[in-house]
Amino acid sequence: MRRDVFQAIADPTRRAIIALIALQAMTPNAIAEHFDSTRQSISKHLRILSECDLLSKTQQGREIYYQLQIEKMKDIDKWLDQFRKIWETRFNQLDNVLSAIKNNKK
Amino acid sequence: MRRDVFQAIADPTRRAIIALIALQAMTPNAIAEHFDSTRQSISKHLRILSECDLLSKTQQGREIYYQLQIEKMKDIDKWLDQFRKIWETRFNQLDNVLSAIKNNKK
DNA sequence: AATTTGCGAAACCGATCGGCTGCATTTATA
DNA sequence: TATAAATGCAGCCGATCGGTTTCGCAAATT
Repeated sequence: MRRDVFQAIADPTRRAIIALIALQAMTPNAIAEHFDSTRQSISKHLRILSECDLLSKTQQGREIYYQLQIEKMKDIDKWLDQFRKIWETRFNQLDNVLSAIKNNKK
Repeated sequence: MRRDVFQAIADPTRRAIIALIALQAMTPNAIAEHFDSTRQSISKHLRILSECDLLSKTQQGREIYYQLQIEKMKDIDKWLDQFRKIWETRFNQLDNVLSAIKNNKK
């Protein structure tokens, strides 16, 4: 299934997983210990995160290390870029509304 | 209902709405013209975006102008900050996995 | 005063979500 | 070789999602 990064980070548990393994790769069991839900539930989240390439796996014997593909996080940053340009130049938000209304009245 | 910014931007239509009205406030009807779905469907999206303070309303007669609260977009930027620090300093992702495994073997 | 316009709320619907339990498989250990 | 450990998958469930149609209401227009 083709997944979307924005849909992946919508869930708070998945965001917590991302933050947890950002610095160090971890196994599903080790990750699950940090949460209240079951290991299988975490496993599902890992699958979703993997499907949109936010995570990659490295098998080591019977253990599987999941690590964050930090490059993929830049996708979100790129999307934010268009708005970053705006909030860096906009000083008075009210101008926005008023000009819109004025243009419409013409 | 208390809404979450990350859940709000998970939907592609809502992201398109955000981009559409980023520069200029618009009415629900005007926004809906840019999409295939019904006006009521767009109205639902506007409600969700409003509930997490991404949008604000300005009534003008019987028309309601929705405008993006660009400040709220910074919430996403703030969340990305923790990862931005990482991708700016990490040159070799492989180091990450290997050190994790090594630490585990101790 | 009657009609049109702009909008939101409610009710419904199939699809998906996020959690669970149970099971199968592979690898390590006793 | 038998057992334990690590993991993923399938199926179930109630809740939520995103869409639609129908309706009601207030403001503008005729």
